[in-house]
Amino acid sequence: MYVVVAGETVQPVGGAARRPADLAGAVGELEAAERPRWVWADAREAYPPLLERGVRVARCHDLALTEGLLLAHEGRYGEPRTARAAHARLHGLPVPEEQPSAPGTLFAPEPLGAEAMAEVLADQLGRIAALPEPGRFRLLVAAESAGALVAAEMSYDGMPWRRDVHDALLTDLLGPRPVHGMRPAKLQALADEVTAAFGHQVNPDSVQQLVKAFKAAGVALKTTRSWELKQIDHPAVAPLLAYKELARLFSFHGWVWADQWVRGGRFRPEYVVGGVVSGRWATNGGGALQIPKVMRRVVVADDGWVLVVADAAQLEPRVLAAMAGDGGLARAAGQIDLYSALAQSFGGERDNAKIAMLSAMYGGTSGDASKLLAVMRQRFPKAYQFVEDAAKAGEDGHLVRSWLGRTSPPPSARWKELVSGPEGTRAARDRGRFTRNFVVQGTAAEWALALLAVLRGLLPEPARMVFFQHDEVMVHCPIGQAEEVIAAVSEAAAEASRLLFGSTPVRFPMEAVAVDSYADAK
DNA sequence: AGACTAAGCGCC
DNA sequence: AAAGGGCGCTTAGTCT
Repeated sequence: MYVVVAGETVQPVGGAARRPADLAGAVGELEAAERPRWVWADAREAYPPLLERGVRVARCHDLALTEGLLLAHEGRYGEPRTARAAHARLHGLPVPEEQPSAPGTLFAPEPLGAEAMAEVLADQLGRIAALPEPGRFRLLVAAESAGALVAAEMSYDGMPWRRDVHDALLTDLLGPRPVHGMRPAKLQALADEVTAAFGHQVNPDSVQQLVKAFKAAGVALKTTRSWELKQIDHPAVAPLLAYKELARLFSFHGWVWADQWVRGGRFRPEYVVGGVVSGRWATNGGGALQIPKVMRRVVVADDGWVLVVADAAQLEPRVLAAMAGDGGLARAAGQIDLYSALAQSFGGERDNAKIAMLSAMYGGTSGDASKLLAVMRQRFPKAYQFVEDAAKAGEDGHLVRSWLGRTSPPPSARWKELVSGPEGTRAARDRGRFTRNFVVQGTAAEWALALLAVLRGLLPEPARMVFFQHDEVMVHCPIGQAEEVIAAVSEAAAEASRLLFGSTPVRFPMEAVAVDSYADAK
């Protein structure tokens, strides 16, 4: 059963609209009684108020996310995907632009009515049914919508973040918190060392100044990337490298960041479901997906609780093995360490197997890649051909799709121009690498979404998912639930694999550990 | 002064 | 040794 939530109105599809005095309460009651699939224009706006009231739901259909998936599949990538825009298109009305502004802004338009939303839903279900693989796409829509629920819940619950530990770490590395606009003492000392090494004032944050200063010292640099700096012999290099590393911590994840993003001992980033074209999530502020490893020790479970941290091992090559139906690769992917299982095909070298697989999935060409790819082509022809086909499609300007049907953006007008010009080959190859990777990364993202959706349903109260990063998930739960949660993770991984690929020899190991601090997970 | 891009580097 | 996919975020520096 689908039940539309439009503003303060609740309306079962085909039933009568109600305007309950207590919307959250009514949703909670209906959820307990019927477990319907809730339909909303955008979970980012509809769900947080329910969470505030302690109401959680099992399933939903997010009209905006679904519209985005459908538009892309239809080759209409970039058209506005809000429920309102979808409704306007249905009726030949002017299509409103997507509002980039945050929910709750002053000029937010009136919410779409329940009848209009039901029309959009019916239209979307019809378009899905007409697809060549409707079953897969339905799974994609369900997983994407479940992702929207998980994302809102994770933002609401937040990841444990100990400000005292964070402050101690920063103070240890940088010196005490400086007054606004100043560098911390240790950072300033390193900047001074750089200046001393050059014999004149140089701002280590300025690429221009650095290149100029090195040039004057007789060192020609193309860039100031740290790997390039490491190659040169000059007294400024050591303090500069140290400065770069610490400056990043200070400005990205320092005290100012914590003031803005950590509240009540929780870090609450805003996740953007499907924010990456491949289907990966992005974040909007907070840099949640780029937390430096050195900061993981700041993530500590509450007293009496633990963090269950789980990551999918070698997810992308396993996904490729399952998609391509490559028997040899699938057999290797039946092992816990896929690369070790492949090693004998690559002269006994695990590293070579890894380079071959990564080059195949990313389009790498350097070093030994071409030699190793030739081995891969011979040993694992179907897997090799699968990514080659995706690359060829991209080079030819075609669309590619993930396993469940997420579709790549079409080539831009700029690309079409470029590809017929003198730099055409380069442009074509760049897009080929993108589409080559898209099919693998996109399907890996689908597997991860399915995992989240299933795991969410298996977790016992009061365990909570508190972090998700592409192929890694963190659950915060009482110590006594650790074993149950760990078991739930591997069950969810198996179920995600079954949902996407049915019966396959490929295994998707998801090993979970219960730790007190994130830093102890690996 | 604000909007923009490029460089650089963190994560997967 | 330093290339190949996807991002977000900050500072410098430039443009308007």
